[in-house]
This record gives sequence, structure tokens and C-alpha cells, in this order.
Amino acid sequence: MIRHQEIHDVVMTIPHGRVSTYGAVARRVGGCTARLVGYALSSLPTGSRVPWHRVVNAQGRISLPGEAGQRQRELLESEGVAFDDAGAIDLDRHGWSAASSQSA
DNA sequence: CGGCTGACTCTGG
DNA sequence: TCCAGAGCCAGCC
Repeated sequence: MIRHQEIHDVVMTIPHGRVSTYGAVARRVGGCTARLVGYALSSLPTGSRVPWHRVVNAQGRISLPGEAGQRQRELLESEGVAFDDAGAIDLDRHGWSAASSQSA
């Protein structure tokens, strides 16, 4: 049975300066779908150690509406993540992968 | 206890 | 490029 806790744990494994997608995290959890990841992040309490800001949609764009979305972009830029003219992140560049976590 | 909504992703037109 | 439908878990009223 998948739990939000499992998703939180995977998100916490995202290294600094890297970003991941809902679908990617879902696959890493296994037997989980992208929606559950989104729901899990939505369930994150304020002040949680989960780098939720390092999680974006498959398009490399921020799906988080409202002010939080703006802050997410700031946090990513603060970590060295670059955004595209369309406000999208180069997943090919900052996209995190368990195999890429060793070196760029 | 019952029903609803919510930070996704993929496919077809 | 935009719209719609399906699959999933948890918190909330």
C-alpha cells in the first residue's frame, strides 16, 4: 500500500540543485501515480523537511498556483536551477535521476 | 460514516 | 494549443 510518507521520503532524496517531476517520483516510489505525488505534496505540512519545491510537473513547469508557486521558483533559482523563457526548467539539465545523482 | 476535492500524466481530436 | 476522460490516496466537512 502506498502512502504519502513514501512519496515524501523519495522527494527528500532529491539532491540540492536538482529537480524532479511528479511522474518521476511516482515511478521511484513504485506502484504510485503522478497524482498521488501531487496530493502527497499538497498534504505537506508547513516547515516540513521535504524539498517540495524541487518537484515540478512533466513539462518542467511549476503547477503550484498562488504565491507558493512564485516562492518555489525563487527557491529553485536560489539553488542554481535555471528557468526557460517559458518559465520552464531544463529537465535535461537539472532533471534529477538516480543515475545522474552521481555526477552531471 | 459518506462524499468531495486536490501541486499530475497520457492520449486523441 | 486547448479540452476531456481515466487512474489513484488522503484530508476535510
